[in-house]
Amino acid sequence: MSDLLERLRGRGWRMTSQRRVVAEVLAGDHVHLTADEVHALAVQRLPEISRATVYNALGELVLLGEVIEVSTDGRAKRYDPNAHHPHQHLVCSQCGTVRDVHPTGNLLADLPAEERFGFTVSQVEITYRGLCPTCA
Amino acid sequence: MSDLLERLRGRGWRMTSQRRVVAEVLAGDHVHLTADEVHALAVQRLPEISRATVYNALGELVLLGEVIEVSTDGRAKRYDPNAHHPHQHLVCSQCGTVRDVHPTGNLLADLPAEERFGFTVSQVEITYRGLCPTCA
DNA sequence: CTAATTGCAAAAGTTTTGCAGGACT
DNA sequence: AGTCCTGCAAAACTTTTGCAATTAG
Repeated sequence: MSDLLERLRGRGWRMTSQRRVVAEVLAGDHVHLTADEVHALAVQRLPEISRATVYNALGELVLLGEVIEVSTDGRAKRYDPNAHHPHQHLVCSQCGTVRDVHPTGNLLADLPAEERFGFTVSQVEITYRGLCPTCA
Repeated sequence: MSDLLERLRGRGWRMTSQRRVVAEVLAGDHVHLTADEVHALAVQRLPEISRATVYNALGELVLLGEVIEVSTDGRAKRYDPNAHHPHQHLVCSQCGTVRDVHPTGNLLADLPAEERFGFTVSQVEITYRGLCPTCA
């Protein structure tokens, strides 16, 4: 299993069967599910779970910094539980599939102060776009 | 004005009054409008233009590579006509505002072949996220 | 016990679609 | 003339919301 659940418990996240199922479904590597996919999987384990609850849980996990929201420019956002291992995304422009890729040594993408226009930069996101083997 | 219209004409893009208005509204630097904003501005010049037509035009401009689609993780996608000047985006996580920022000399974000998993990478996108001066 | 969470169902926001009529080249 | 484009209105999708009932701590 993943330590996602343990981390959440440790952080005092009020645990309910619904939330547990959402966290379980999400746990793992290379997981990039849409809210609807999370709901579909959750329903298999807990038939009465509602979409609204899934959205609530996902929103909180993002707020807590335990899950990353990935916009694939396609339709729905995807949720990535791999928040504690810095990585980038490789996104298929055709089907929206996402793959994690890892920092490759010399990765320089800092934004100098004079280019920040008063913004507080808290995150740098690098996305590689192209076609996956299946769509190419 | 911008040369966006000229480029489009040169590429044989069938020109109609609606398309012209969309291209005109979009032209300029630091423009990052949502489809709805484009429609609102277009209506001022051409009252009967429909949302569907705006979406059609925007979709084609993106296909043509003349406009870039920016997902702000917020609600609607934004459209950036500055496609011929390589740049990155600074996005406010709160209000969705987008600012263009420019390559800062040493920007290394290439993905080595062994990290491509069979994908054909055609674009590297760097987004800085944080809070804009107003939201901070 | 108390405050937080859930489910439902309806609404809101964004984008797409089908098709008849109209416009561009 | 022929093909492509437009407008309308409805539908499809994704996400949010309000509120009564339920549940965790």
